[in-house]
Amino acid sequence: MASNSSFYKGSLATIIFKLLDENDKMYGYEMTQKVKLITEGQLNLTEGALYPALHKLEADGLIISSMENIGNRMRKYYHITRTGKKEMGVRLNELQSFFQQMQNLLSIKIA
Amino acid sequence: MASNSSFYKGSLATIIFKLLDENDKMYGYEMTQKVKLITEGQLNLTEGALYPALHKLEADGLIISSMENIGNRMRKYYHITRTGKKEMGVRLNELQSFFQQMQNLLSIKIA
DNA sequence: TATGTATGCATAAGAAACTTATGTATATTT
DNA sequence: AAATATACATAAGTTTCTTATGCATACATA
Repeated sequence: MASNSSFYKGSLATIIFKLLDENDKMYGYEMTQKVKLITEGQLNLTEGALYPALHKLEADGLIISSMENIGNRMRKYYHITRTGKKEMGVRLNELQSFFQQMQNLLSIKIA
Repeated sequence: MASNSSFYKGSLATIIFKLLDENDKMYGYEMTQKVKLITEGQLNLTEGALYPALHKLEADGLIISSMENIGNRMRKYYHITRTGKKEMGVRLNELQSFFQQMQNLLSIKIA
């Protein structure tokens, strides 16, 4: 993630989980575009950050991939596993309480 | 910061700014205890993270220090500078919009 | 009384996550 | 034809954090 803000450690994985949980299957490049769209260009999920993260999550069994041939191009689709969904729940709770604590410390009002 | 959560990059500095803005003067160890208190032990501001951060902020002219002798012990009090207050404003805005974007991405409800 | 815990500073080695740069290749737009 | 978009990937370097360690005083407790 670039764009004046690096991610809170661990939140990149959480975002990947969430995207895959909502979309059933997605490929890397698609994720970068989706994040750009949702955040109106404010968060820039770089490929240099994303691909290694995807590889690690797959190595840990939290997501799996399958190749699909689109036209003459190759796409590597990712899917979240059952273990991944469990992990997502944990991560979301952690992030939520982290944000809550930051709000306590900084008196930031969100939403 | 330990305790199952590392900070979002830059938020440690922002917390320091906020503490110094609210308390006029504080020393390092006091900050670690204050954060522990406010977050009910959930965020652990480690000295290994704090002291280097304080030194960097002082080198950048965003905070200044003054030594005080308490009993037989030495305390290094920090104060926020005018430049530091300006920087704090910028950082708080950045964090706020970052949290907003994370909420959009993760559908987390805060507060 | 000595032993551990709390207070208070500091640095350093290593790990983790990210940025930036680069590389390859096809497809589409200008 | 050339530039941009799509789509993957890796690697060097930076930043930031964790964990470990060190020094020193104060206080509590066994």
